[in-house]
Amino acid sequence: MGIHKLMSLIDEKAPDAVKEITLDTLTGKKVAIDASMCIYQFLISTQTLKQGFGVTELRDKDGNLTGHLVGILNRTLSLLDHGIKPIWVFDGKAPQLKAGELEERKEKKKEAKEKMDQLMEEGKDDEAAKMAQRSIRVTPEMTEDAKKMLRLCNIPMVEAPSEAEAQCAQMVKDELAFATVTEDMDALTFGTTVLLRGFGNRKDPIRQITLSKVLEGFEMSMDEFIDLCILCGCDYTSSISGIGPVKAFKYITQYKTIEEVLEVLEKENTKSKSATKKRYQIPEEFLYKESRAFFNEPDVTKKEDLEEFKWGTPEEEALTKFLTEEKGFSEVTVNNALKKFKKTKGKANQKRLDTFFKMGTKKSTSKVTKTKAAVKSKGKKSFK
DNA sequence: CACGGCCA
DNA sequence: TGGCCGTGG
Repeated sequence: MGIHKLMSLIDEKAPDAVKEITLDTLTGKKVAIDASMCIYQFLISTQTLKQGFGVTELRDKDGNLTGHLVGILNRTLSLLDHGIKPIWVFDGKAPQLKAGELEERKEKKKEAKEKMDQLMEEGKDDEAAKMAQRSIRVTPEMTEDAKKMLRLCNIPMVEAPSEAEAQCAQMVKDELAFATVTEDMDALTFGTTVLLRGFGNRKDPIRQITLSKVLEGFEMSMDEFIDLCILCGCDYTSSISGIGPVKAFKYITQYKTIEEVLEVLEKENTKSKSATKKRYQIPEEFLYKESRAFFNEPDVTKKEDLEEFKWGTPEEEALTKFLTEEKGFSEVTVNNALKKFKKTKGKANQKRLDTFFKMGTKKSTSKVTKTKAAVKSKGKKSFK
């Protein structure tokens, strides 16, 4: 999932690219959130282990999972409370390149489910719980419920043509958002200038990773970085056995491209042929060129084809109806959420105004806003 | 995921 | 006061 062990490589080779921050430092900023990733995490974190009864989840009366709705609602409110404007980005059609990876995941989930059932029968509850986490599948219905809730909240939402992380990265490049919020490191490979991770654990600080500083620390160009990521192991092709993040880093540093690295590896293989078996197994279909092309030019919607983002107030009646009547939320919970929405209304703008005055003269700042707004939004103000 | 309750 | 646990949905 994502890029195998890229984070440990960054920690080691480019520690300056990582900054520990709090939510307050993001006040006034917009962030693009990888919704698919969050949904999965929320579903896991709302599972509970009941001794003797196995794993229970949050469900509505029809048995549909609802933990992701709880999570998305709470996270949205927490961000708004800090004056941060969320844009939820959903996966579209999976790219053809990912078919193999998805098939593999499906198989693993099936295995996990079978193991879980077996462990349950044996009464090994906590081991079963681990398997239950692995067997979670996000269905189209769950995604639709999440989208519906966000629409009723009047919180911006983007349906990506393909990969959500790629769409997030594009939005950050287009300056529609400050950063991509995800645990999936390939957002960096797609070129997000800033990645935020660690929103899950309340205890640990959020980590802000800056792409330019990663490249600086790695002493690599973006092209080299993409090749490094593919060698480390990405979702779009199988990788070379015998090559992990450490060797990938060494070889790309030395030889710059996968083509060159492959030549070297083949030489090394023939050298060691007589001694033992082949050291490096290059997959039959090593789709590094296709993967590289996809990282460079994924299917995304660019700024000019996106609707302007607006952070409005919830459709109170319809939202209440949906969450209480269909999704089993208590009225108290929904009312509290609505209250929080009201409390946080205008918070981002208010705090932005504070920094606006702190920053200096009106003249200089309005110049900046003007140039930004003038890019494509025909007279309409992009800020509100 | 957040919240309330319980206990050191 | 702050960490852990059960519940909610």
